Amino acid sequence: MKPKGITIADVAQRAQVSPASVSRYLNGVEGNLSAETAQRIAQVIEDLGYRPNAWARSLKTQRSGLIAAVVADLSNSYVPAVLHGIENITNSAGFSLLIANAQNNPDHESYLVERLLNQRVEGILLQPSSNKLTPSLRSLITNNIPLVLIDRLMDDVDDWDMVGLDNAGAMHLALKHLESQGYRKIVYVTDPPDEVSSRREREQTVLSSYAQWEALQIFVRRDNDPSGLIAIIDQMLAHSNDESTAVVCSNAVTALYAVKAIELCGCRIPQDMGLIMIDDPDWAPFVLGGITSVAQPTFDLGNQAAQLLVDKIQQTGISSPSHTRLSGSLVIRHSTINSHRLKKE
Amino acid sequence: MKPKGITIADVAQRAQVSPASVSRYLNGVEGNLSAETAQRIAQVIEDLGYRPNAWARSLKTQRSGLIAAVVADLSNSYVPAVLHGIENITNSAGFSLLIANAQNNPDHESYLVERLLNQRVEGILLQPSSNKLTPSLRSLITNNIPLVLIDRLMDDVDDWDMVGLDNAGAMHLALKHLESQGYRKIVYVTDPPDEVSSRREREQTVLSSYAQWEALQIFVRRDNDPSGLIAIIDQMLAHSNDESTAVVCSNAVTALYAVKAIELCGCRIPQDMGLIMIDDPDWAPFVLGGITSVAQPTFDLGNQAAQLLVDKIQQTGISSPSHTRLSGSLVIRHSTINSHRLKKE
DNA sequence: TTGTAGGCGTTATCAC
DNA sequence: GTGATAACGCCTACAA
Repeated sequence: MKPKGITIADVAQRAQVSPASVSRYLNGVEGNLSAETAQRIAQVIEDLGYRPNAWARSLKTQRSGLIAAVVADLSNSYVPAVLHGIENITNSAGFSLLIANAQNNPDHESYLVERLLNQRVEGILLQPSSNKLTPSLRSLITNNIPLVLIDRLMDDVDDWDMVGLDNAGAMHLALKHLESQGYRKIVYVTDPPDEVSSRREREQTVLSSYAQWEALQIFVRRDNDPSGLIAIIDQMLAHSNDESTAVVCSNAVTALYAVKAIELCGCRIPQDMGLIMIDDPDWAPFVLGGITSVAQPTFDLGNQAAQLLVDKIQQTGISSPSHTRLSGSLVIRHSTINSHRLKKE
Repeated sequence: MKPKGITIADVAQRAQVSPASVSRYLNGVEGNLSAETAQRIAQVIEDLGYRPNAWARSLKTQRSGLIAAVVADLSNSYVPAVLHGIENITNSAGFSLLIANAQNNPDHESYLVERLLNQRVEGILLQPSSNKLTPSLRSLITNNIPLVLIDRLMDDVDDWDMVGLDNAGAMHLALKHLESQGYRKIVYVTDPPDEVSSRREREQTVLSSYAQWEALQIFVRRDNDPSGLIAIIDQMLAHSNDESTAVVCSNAVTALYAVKAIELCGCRIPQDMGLIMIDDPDWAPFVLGGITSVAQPTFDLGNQAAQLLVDKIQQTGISSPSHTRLSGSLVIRHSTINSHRLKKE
């Protein structure tokens, strides 16, 4: 019943050669095959629809040709954008890329890593779902399989390579822009920062700019109910009617949440308040007349991370761990036009 | 130098048992292992950090435990949403899901399928990048590996399973809504429909409603330059100042394109024109005051497709091919409030 | 240039 | 209950 996979032996027999020759043909070994036999083998392979069994091959060669990307949340548009940059490199380096989605769940991440290790992937690109070192991740070290972190660092591990945004720089860009636009009061909206290093870095930068503002509020979004943020916005605006308040969002997801709150409290952008976010999703130009943002170099991020990993896989020597930080770029739109400042001037 | 992977033999030796027993332990074979030896084996596995080699195992068992999802474009938010539904099923069925992104490129899709076949995936979920049957896809048939199409059908193949949106129904939902709102002229914006069945189906439905409108224009977006669409909108509006025109977008991507054009020609939504789209991305409530849409049951789509594939893999018998069509649901927002109609009443 | 044979790590069929 | 042992499909010295 079962077609019983066609093997190299079948090809050999049909082509009147030895399995070794077929193997040589498949692997394109240099000057070891007469053009005529090569031709005959090619023909038989075509006829039989033979395809090499990657398992058997890997078993022998100890190489899988597999690289895995484990991401925290595939539905955050930042992630596919980075993956795009990754695919470019891995493909041209001859690897297959396995994409695995941890769905922001460290347990599921562990499960995925576990399976990927069993698949003997040759390297892993990891956007960790949390900064805690799980046993599975620890076994990445003991098995010393090449690894590059994306976007986020881990606690208690400082010798892992990482490629990510220069969060402090990006946030400074945003804050400086706000200040130059005449904003004096800030509401910072973030996802829970405790377990994600990039969130902490962004929050830290906001906090350290404390002295520069007349008021600074941090709002941590724990669900999708906008009432908490609405209260804060109302309160900020109640104390000042001078258009000097701006909302800063840690990423595109929190920004959409903030927009909901802003609309619900009848607040107009930019007349009543400014708005800026990290990340530049495709909808940024079209919400609230255009939201000013700090765009991440997503393609480059993916590129560099993947390139680093491929290098680590291919070079035998041990390189010192590197943390690469790429710069964001400010995209000024309608949401941070402060007419109050213009009037003052 | 190389740590030389730990094998089942290493474990056996250290635990003073035979490799066979270790294997039995790993596979949880029923009543064939004394509690004591099991305990000892478990300990050694823990100590050595042994992990089974999936290649060797697959080679022997002829099972990889791998399912692949080949998607056309990971950056279209519809896709991660469907994948989410897929992951649920594949995980609980004990398979690992490989996600591969064809980037809308049939050649790249072929390349990916080719590699996946070599990896001996047990089944494939395919959102085809085009409706043409490439040689690689053809070999899916000859190797008769289970396959389920997602979202799109292929030309010249009618015996493949498929799970997708009821495109005609969804479009009818949209058109009926527009009509009930008093719109009488339609501009339909679509990506090139020739090579993608779902686009054709949607366009076809629009075309077949021809008699129902005072005017009907089809605009095919071939790049991101909005000038072509702007011209059409201007022309439509010039001929009628009665707020009876609506723009219908084939999906979220064309919708964002249309929004750009609409803004550039200074057209107000919904005062000057209505707007509706298929797909309901997370930004839909916040663009132009909220865009009315027909939401796809993305999670269910993924779920059912994956379930169908898993069934096909696990059941030996041959089932007749099924085409499952799920219904969209209308989400009414601000962009289709026709004040003209209200005035008339 | 081509063929032979052994082994990669695992499972499964036998015996014991 | 447990232990040898023969495959699984391929690659690669080593021979010829």
